[in-house]
Amino acid sequence: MQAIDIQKFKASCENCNLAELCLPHGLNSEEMVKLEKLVRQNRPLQKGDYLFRSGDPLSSLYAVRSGSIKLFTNSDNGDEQIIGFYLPGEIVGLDGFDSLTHSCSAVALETSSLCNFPHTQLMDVCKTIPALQDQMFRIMGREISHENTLLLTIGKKNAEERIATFLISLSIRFRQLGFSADEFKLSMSRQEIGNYLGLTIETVSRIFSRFQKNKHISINNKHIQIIDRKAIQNACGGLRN
Amino acid sequence: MQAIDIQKFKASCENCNLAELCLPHGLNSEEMVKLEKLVRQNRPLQKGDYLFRSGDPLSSLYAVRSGSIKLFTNSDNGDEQIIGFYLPGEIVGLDGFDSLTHSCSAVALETSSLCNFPHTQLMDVCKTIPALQDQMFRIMGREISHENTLLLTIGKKNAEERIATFLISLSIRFRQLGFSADEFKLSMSRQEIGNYLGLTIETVSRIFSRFQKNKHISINNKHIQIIDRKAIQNACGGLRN
DNA sequence: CGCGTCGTTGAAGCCGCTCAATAGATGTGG
DNA sequence: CCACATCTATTGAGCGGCTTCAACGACGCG
Repeated sequence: MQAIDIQKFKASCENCNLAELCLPHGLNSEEMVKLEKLVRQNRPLQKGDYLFRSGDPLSSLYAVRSGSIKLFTNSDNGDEQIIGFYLPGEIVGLDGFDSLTHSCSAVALETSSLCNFPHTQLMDVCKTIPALQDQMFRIMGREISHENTLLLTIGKKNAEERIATFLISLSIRFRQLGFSADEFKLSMSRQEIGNYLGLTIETVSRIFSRFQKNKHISINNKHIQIIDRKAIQNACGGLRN
Repeated sequence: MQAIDIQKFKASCENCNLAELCLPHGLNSEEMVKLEKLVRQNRPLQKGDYLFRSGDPLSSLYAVRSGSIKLFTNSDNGDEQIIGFYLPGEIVGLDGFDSLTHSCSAVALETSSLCNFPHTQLMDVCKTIPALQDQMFRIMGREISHENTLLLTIGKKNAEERIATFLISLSIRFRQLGFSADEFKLSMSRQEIGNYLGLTIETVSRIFSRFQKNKHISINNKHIQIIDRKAIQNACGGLRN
């Protein structure tokens, strides 16, 4: 009884099936023990719960364990730009590494559990574990690469290409997680997809309908199935997912 | 004679007036000596010279010493998206930190000199100088923040707001460098400004003309003067530069 | 001077946005 | 379990901001 409760809050990186994608990647088991000492697991977030808000001091880095998180900036006049959707194994909280204050907000798109790495402690451990430092740089580099791709998508592609690129990107990430690459649930609304891609909700809806009419996908609410993967890939318009 | 030649290739971070903005920020003089041991200065790049190309293995990080660099991704079908323009004190080469291969290309916009930090050596020194590791994380965080801002600009602002935001951003950075905030030279072409902001060259030109007609700026070729700073700031449309 | 590149300006067209109406999904309380 | 309210998604019609196409002007360089 007691043991079960403790396990809920004490994370084990070594036994985690996401370890290879996550912070512990490249660490030996002795180093992993050091990392496990500082990681904490809070209670799961419910849909709509904030992980942090723009302006909050940077306290932790978060690894998604299950569920999904959206990250977005908000400008002074109220409108927001979604920067990314984070799936299990991915790291949230890298915004605000320059000013030690979050410049973005993060919200759960569905019930989600996360691992919590307190920032100052993590920085300290980084200084004693070279492989962890390397992995941190790799993860930040990945974040930069992802934003480069998104910039290319928003800046140079038309609506159809953006949606296709978005679907392929999700598909690849689900496959990496061991899920089906061709059939999955969209945890974000049309509104959020549109915001992310610099489109309106109506345009997103229309293009989903068009893809469906052309037998490229089958979409029912949030459930989507990629029927003609080649077609979607061709519709990306010279990509780099 | 000999001494002068050596100085051309041996950089001194301690005497560099950009040190506070650059990699050495936060280092004591003993640590700075360590960093100076690995930094190299190659001969200046001429306008149009490549610093590196997409697909090149990551060999170094570069700090701009004088001049300016443009960084851009290229998609498979040929078109490119400019990710950023780098001014003195800023760091180029953070793309490709995940795959150890550059995903972007970098080109000099004018005659530019750079400091060259070999990647593997830099990573090693990072492991022995905690303050340098901190600064590296800060710099990568800054890159991420910059791209967040650019995403918001391209995804949510109209053409006029994008140009205004671009001008204010440049202005602030020139002031930080000790130059005039209200009068400077654009080292990039209209084409490149448009590419960066997701606009066509014609739209850029038209909006510069409009701003000039409204007495917000005075622009002559690449020479620009901000006359009514308030007006330009208001035209940013809820910013965050 | 002649050529090529870059920038400016105008006119027309189109893609995605705005506005609006409806349908569908979800949740709540009686 | 149904009635009702609310939020989300779909679809259509019309508009508008930016792009496209085109012509011309301004430099810079051989």
